[in-house]
Amino acid sequence: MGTKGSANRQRIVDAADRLFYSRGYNQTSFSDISDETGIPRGNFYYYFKTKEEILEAVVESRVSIFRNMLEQCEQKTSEPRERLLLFTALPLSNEEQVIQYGCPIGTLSSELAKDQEHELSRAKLTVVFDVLIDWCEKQFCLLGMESRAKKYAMDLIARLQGIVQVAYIYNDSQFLEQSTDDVKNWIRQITSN
Amino acid sequence: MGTKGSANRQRIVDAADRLFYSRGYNQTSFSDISDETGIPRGNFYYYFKTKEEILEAVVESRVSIFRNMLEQCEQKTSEPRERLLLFTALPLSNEEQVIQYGCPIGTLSSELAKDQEHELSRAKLTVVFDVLIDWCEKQFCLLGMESRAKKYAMDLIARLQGIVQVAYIYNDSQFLEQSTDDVKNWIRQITSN
DNA sequence: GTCTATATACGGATAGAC
DNA sequence: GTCTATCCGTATATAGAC
Repeated sequence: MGTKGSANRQRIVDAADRLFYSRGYNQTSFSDISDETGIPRGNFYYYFKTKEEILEAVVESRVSIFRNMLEQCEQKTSEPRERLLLFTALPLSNEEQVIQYGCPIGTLSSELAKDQEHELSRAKLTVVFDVLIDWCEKQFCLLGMESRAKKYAMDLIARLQGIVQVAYIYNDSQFLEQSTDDVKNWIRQITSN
Repeated sequence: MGTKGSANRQRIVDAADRLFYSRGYNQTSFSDISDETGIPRGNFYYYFKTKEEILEAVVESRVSIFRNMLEQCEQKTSEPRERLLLFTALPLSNEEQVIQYGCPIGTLSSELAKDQEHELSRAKLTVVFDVLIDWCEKQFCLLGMESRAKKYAMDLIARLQGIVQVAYIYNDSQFLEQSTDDVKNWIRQITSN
């Protein structure tokens, strides 16, 4: 019914999403997606003209997934500070995957930024980061920290990216948990004035 | 003379190093390396049995590059605190490249960790991080902070990774510079006791 | 040691039957 | 809408002349 109806189309996007995450975009072939879904290779071209179109659909999917996560943070509490603490803990809610495959946005962005051909897709990818940063910025603004809100939002994203990256490379969930707590304390500190 | 003599071999490694950095490992073909060096494709197999062997040589090369950088930090000052501040500023010394291609260790590690086939190479990659973390840990120990040295060293690496990652994705050199200063202040703070 | 020609496999993409 | 067969380019890797 939706604008992008068709159950098969969705199955392709879901499988591609998982595979792009676990193997990377360039290392995922149509055969891989075919194997996962049972849908034959040639059939993909009925739904998507190119591989890059599948990528775009996957990115859209991830955007809405993160939008949902942010909405849930908002619904759990109206306190901006508490929301930021919930946000900080998000990597922990998918800990095993994060340890194994890294950040679903960060690793893909990093991979795509290397291709000059996919600059369009790259622009789309930063949109996911934009959504996160804008949301964090908004919370800081609600706390009356307008002047530093943007910088703090970017700092928060950067700190989480770094933590996830190190935890991923070393397969170190202990570091992920400990450092997440550190970031929470940092948030409590800068919002305590 | 060296264990890995041959000027041609070195030219291949150097070209591969640059290409793996700017395009990524999987997106770099033998033809690309051939175009850059003028050495015909088939000739590579005289020096390396597989593409993965080239990768190993590139990783070795990067390890020694970073070892040199650390040595220079040590030679410039004997004060561990100053050394850590110099270390923190390292991304700025290759700012344009970092903005364009990200961290030479981080992006490659992230890419290779997605392939399960290259787990050997992956292990080698963490060695580069080990070198950096061990060196930072040593400096913190020299400052009498043995109990927290390892954690602080990992925190420092994670913070730099995050900053570089965000600066890379957004092509934001201003953020890189500003945040590097923030990290320096953080170091001054934790070492001021 | 250096280079050309080629083997072999797999990638994305197309054509067209059903 | 679904599926098979296939084109075409490019990838790594090999064989073998020079």
